[in-house]
Amino acid sequence: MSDQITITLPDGSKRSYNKGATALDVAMSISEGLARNVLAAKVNGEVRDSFRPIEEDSNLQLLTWNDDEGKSTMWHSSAHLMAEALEALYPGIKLGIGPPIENGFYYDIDFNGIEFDSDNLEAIENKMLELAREKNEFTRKEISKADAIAYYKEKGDEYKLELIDGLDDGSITFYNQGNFTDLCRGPHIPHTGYIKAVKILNVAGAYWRGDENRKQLTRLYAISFPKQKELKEHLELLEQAKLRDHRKIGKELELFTFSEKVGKGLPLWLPKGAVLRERLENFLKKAQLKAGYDQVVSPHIGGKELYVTSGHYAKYGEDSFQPIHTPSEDEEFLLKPMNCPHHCEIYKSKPRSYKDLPVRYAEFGTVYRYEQSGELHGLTRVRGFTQDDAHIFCSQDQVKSEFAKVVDLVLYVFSALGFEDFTAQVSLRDPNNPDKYIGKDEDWEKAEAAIKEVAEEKELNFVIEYGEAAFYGPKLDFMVKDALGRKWQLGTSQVDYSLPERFELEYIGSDNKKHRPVMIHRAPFGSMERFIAILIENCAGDFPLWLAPDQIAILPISEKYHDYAKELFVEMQEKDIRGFVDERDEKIGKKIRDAEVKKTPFMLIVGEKEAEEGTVSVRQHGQGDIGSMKKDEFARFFHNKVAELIN
RNA sequence: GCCGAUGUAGCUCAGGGGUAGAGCGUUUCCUUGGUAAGGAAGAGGUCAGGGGUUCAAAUCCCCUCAUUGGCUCCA
Repeated sequence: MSDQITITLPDGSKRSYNKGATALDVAMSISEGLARNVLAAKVNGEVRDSFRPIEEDSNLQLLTWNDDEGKSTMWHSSAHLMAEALEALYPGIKLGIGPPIENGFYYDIDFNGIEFDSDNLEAIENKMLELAREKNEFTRKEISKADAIAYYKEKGDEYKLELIDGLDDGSITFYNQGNFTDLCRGPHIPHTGYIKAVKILNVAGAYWRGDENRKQLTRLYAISFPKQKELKEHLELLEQAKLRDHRKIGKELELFTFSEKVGKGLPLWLPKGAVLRERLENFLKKAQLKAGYDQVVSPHIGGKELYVTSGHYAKYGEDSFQPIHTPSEDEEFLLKPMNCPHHCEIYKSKPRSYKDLPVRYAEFGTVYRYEQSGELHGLTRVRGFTQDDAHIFCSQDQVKSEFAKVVDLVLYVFSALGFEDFTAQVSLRDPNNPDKYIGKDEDWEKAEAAIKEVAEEKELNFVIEYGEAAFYGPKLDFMVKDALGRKWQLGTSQVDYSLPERFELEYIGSDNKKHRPVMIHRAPFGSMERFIAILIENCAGDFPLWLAPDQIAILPISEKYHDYAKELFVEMQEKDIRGFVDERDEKIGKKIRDAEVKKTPFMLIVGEKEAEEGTVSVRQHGQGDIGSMKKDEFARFFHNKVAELIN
């Protein structure tokens, strides 16, 4: 056997090394600078320590801060460093898990009764940096299960013991750096000195192993960087993100509010917010009309039996707003948590023929769900919200084409609103747990295949999640992130075999026999509340022209031109251009500033010259003065701009 | 629901055991001004609510409510 191995680099070049060479050796042979930046290595597709010897011919990719795996290795090591610092500052704590995450890392700590001062996170950061400067090497050690158990028994850490319990003997490794040893699969960076900047971002409670029946540990979220400058940039980015927060902008632009008296999680739409909402609704209504939907309307409450039939009562009855009882008759009604049972009853209002299908019922239906108080969040998680709901009743053969049309509609909506950064999630059955689902296997197979095919044909950026399907059918959800990087589901489209069954929906087929239709639930926005929240964060309050609550601000130079301004306001209103006249006794500079701050798309400045010539001096938000136009000319210009945006 | 934090004027926030402050906004007056803040005066707060400690509580302690960072949940 040769004691040489061949290493193939990503560019295809091959190099020869002594057996047992490490990725760091390889990097060093290329350049010292590269070696300094290598955080981990991908050996034959597996991410490993860059300091682990390579024993055979391999494909090797050196991972640096520019690679996601490089970052996560750094953050994983940083979690160990934080644990070391915490053990030094708070002897006697017990450790849960400490993984890297999308932006940084966390460690779950049981402070075991030791008082933890969450106001002095800086002390932990400083301790981490102090330990980092020691450039302590990370070392990897394979350890027997018995020895691992003995180590943590001695240490008295039941969390690690529980983790070890789930591992196979022979697959257990410990990593050590400085005075800290942790049960860990790795990999890690070569030494702590790579960590140059750390910031503990927040402290939160987290149940051990995500189980709400088990002990709650203290989770410290943090992030680290190889350069101080990058930390600074990251923190600035977070600050910027906070400025986009829909709760902040919603207040500033007077879009919505909450009232303790009305109740938590129950948004109140202010006039400007209501205008925005109405424009979005009209936009979708128009698109749905074209796509063959019929609008229906259903009440805000429904008899309890309706939800017993739908199955929702059994599943959610206890965790919902409780039934409303009538005073004299013994009747019970539920605030509607969904629109579909009502729509099923509309479908049933007359016999259906296969020639009627697909039937598409749309409704901006307001629903009420009892969300846990700790879950409420601005407009993204509320207890009363309006779904842009629709239910398509079709034959099994029509599922795919209907699904494709729904996806087209969602994509149209997203593109009109400038949502580019979204992912699609195809949620299918858990193959290991087929009993969880109702409906015929062959129907599921067809529906799942249809959804996947549609996702592929529409070239969606999608992931498949097994086990995420609803019990009644597979679904396709559209996910977006808010300003702070939290993921939310917006649009959704779901195939349902359950409700047609439960409500005994039927149609007469061409064979003159009764058949059961398939239902597709779909909502391109998801909910108006959540969609608008994300829209606000996406555009930072600079709404597309057609949605802006105030599209124009008419700014008279002085009181003398108020008549002309008011006349102009009426003319614009007649041309479907909405805004207001700023009649305050302020100078033009002040009026412009205020309109700019409120992000009004166009400012029409009118003074002596304009009043005489029948013109307006136009200023565009963020652009400045764009010159003078005749009134009609501005209206045409305006409507052309709108047309560019929504078609 | 759970762990942590926060709650002072419409908004953003400072203050802090001896009975409340700024800026913006708002109102009135002066000013009639041409592309991002003209000037002056005034109004506005049971310091979230309740209880306790104290001669004295907005300030310290307890409870409740709301908001908030997470966790769990999400038809």
